[in-house]
Amino acid sequence: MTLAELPHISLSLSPHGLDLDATLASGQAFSWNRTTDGRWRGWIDGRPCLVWRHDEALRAAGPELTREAVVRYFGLDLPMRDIFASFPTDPFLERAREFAPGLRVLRQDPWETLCNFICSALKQIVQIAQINAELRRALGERVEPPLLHAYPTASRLALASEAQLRECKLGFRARHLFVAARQIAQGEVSLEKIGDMPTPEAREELMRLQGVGEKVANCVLLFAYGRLEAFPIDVWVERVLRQLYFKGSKRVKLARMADFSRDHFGPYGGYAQQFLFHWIRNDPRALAKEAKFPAPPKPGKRIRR
DNA sequence: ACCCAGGACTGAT
DNA sequence: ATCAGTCATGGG
Repeated sequence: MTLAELPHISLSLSPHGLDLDATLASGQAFSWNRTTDGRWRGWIDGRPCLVWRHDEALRAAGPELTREAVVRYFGLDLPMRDIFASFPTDPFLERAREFAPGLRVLRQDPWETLCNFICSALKQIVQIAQINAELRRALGERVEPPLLHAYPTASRLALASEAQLRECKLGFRARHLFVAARQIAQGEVSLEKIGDMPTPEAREELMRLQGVGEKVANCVLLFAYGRLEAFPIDVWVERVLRQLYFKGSKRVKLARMADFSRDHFGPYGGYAQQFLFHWIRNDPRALAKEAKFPAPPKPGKRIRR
């Protein structure tokens, strides 16, 4: 029995669509693989599944996979029209959206997302995916029938040795992941409770975990908890902000860029961030010197509160 | 050989 | 509060 032989779920997509290739390979999820026939093999809420586009619908197949889980994972319940309407007039963001209109922000499992981004420090996206696969293979529970490895639980990682984690190509991140797993396994931090907290408190709570700073916390808030206001600033987004939005200004602090991003991009800023991130990494013309943009937005003065 | 990667932590100011 | 040094590993 293969995933493709299971009965599939079919969901009609809004006119805004869904670009699986852009979405599943845009550095927010790390356990999806593109099959030779253009479908995607991966996991939704800890269950293996296969997803693909069929005309104007999204199809998904997997044991115990529900419509609700797929809708929630891909954010098909989100008011995309309102989200896009909330964006500022911004030639860079408009260009980024034109580059991949169907790019979407996912709502993934908090634990795996937390681990992925603890492992993301100074790693390229392909390497984060490699680490994810290594951890599954070495420590993950086998799932039948597709004969795959689930992502290891917190208690399983806490039970492993740090040396075992290092064998998964984690490098200096092995200690971070090991300690964080123990913190979760022992209930020092509850990923369930974080889901009920206001975003600022949730961020503080996540940052109590080893290996979780502001950036990783924002990634988990955005890509797992659906906090669309969370605005992760990694080296790529920092590059966009410096070269396009703070053009000409030298020595701009990270904190000021974070303040600007919150004020400029608004309550769904994290969504804007993902468009910018994907654009800047994949469109060679994005940061080209000859690229011309009309009326670039100005950062303006720092807003005090 | 050299630089970079979806950074966080530590210790010195 | 801010800032440089340091932390493994693989790809280009």
